Amino acid sequence: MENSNAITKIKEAITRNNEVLDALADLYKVFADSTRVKILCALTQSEMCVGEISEFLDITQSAVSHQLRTLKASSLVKSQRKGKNIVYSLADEHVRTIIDCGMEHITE
Amino acid sequence: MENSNAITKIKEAITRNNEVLDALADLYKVFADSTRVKILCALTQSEMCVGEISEFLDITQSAVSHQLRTLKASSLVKSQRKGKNIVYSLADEHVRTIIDCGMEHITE
DNA sequence: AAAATATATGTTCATTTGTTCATATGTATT
DNA sequence: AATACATATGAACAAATGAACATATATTTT
Repeated sequence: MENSNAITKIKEAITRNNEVLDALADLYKVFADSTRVKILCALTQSEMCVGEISEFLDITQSAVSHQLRTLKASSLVKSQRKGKNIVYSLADEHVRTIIDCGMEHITE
Repeated sequence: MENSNAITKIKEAITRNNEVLDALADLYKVFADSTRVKILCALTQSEMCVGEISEFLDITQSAVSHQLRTLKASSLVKSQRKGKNIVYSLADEHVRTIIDCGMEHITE
């Protein structure tokens, strides 16, 4: 188990990119909850307001609002008022890509 | 906020794929910890034994072992004894893909 | 302006999670 | 076979997390 030269270089690379790897874990944390995944997955199909999400996931409006806050803080969704409602939609295409990416690992 | 037909169909799709979406969240849970991400990232460069990982991440051998257990349970890594050591490596290429996928969202 | 509707926020609580310590297991070396 | 070395496991504990409840805020409708 002597620390070979190759391993030392990898260690240095990991240390150098420490913050990026922390950020990566933080990003995945957002996807690491089935409620949030379902919200995101729904939003890949259509924009949606809070009440609609709350209804079809069958959880409190409060719970949905809290999760949307998390999603927004991670720049995964954006919101826009339309009349009485606030409509949420995906912030960009990365969400779709990340979901598809994970799906491939599941369905094999 | 009347429940339009389109929304109803999305609701049905989410409900139908409920288990898959739960599994997807579970997969991301594994990536949702910086220790595990760093282990996985290191393993994309080279196979490695427990002691080496423990040393360069500067955490207990026990902690590493526990995390490797989690990673193995999720079929993300595999292990193989080589002499005194047990060497861990990536189970397949999906890990690399998933990491790259998340990286793209971070670095933009 | 008052009432109704939609969403956000603060707090509390139960559960989950990651780490450490102590110890067990398994393999290699002498 | 005894000892040393490498890894795994169990238990305990602190920190993080997600949901619900109560309530605040904001916009629309009457």
